[in-house]
Amino acid sequence: MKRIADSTVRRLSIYLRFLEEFEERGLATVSSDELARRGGTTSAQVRKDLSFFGSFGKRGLGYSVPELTTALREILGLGKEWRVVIIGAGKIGAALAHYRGFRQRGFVIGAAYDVNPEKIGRQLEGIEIRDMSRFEADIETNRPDIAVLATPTEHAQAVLDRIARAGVKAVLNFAPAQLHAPNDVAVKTVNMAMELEGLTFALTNRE
Amino acid sequence: MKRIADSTVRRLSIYLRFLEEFEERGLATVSSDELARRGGTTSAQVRKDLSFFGSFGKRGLGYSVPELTTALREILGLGKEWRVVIIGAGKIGAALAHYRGFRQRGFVIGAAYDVNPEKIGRQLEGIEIRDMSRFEADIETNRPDIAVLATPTEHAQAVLDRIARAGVKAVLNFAPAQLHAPNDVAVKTVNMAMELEGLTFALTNRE
DNA sequence: ACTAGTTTGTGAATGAATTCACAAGCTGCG
DNA sequence: CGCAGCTTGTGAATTCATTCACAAACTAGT
Repeated sequence: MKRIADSTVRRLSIYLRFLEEFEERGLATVSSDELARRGGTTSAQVRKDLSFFGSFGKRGLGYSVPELTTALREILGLGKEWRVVIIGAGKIGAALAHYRGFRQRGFVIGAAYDVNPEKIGRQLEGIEIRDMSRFEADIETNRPDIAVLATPTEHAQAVLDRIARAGVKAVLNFAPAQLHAPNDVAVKTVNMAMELEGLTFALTNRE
Repeated sequence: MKRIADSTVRRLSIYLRFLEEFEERGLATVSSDELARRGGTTSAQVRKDLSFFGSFGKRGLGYSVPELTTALREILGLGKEWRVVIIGAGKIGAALAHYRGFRQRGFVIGAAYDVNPEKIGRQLEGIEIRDMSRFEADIETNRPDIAVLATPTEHAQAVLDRIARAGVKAVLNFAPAQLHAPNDVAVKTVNMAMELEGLTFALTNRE
């Protein structure tokens, strides 16, 4: 398959959100123009994005909302349940355990891990906090698809190495660090500091 | 000034983080190659990024760590204190109030706002939670530079409109929604759901 | 002072993403 | 059926971002 740009995938994600909204409201069809208006892009962009994966619309009519919703879910890999583990039961880890959007989209949090004996054994929103030393052994039996990395920044790379060695192929990283992983491990970083600096840059360098 | 790509600004942010680390370790100079290796990019990219803003290095030697650190701080607008307000004192708002990286980078959280009477009047890590109805009046006196939008998704656009009308020019949005704002208001969105879907896409469509 | 060894800064070349523009296909109506 | 009115799908054109490649500038060693 031809390589798909990151920006395209992000937009598909946006389109899907609108489609779900439309579906709830019972709308039957939607045009690329409508999706573009909502998503802050252009209709040509919407059509091009979709064209990488096939041909989903009807000329003169637009896209069937339920059909396109299903297609996008399929493309984005949301058709199945994904097993997630959270590593680091601090503030961020806790906030994530609470986050309802996870479940809604088919993500099932199996366990959380920490090294702090105070925390081990407790629960985080019904999720058991386990000793990080058991991580590798646990994985043997309950192979997670995605690891959420929510440890302090200084340990992030070491933990990522451990995650990768254990065979987990996707990591969502919340540490504000540039991490390096093998090619077959997908890493996405959510970095608030970086976004904030994007804002201060914009505020400082307007015209 | 020539328009600077978003991707460039993000990388500057990354370089700055490494420079701060180098500075702490007392290193005097650094080469574009070293920065590139750490930042997961190429030395040409580093030099090109910096070249948009001037000429900071010495041929044959590299960049003076303290000088480049200062220059990047200046470029990213981190030379001053920024006044921040948090809107929405839920899980995310609370996590943000706790976040130490804020203060470290010169961001001062002045207040948090909520509409829930249970929460109004309480404190969030030393920050007062105020009634959202006072938002506009407060702004008159204590003009914030940045508003952090941490309300439920369904109210995000309405609150953003209110923020923009009140004259705040930068918003960090945590609601998983595509928001629309006037051109002179910079909006950055931190959207975990989107990153997660980037991962499931990668897991689903490898090769 | 010269040479060997580095590393920057930047036009030019390449590559990637977006936008344009229009033929092709669908619907509904007279 | 045939025409008017839409809207898709997609090559081609354009714009934007990254990489190449090399002259210029610096250091250190002799």
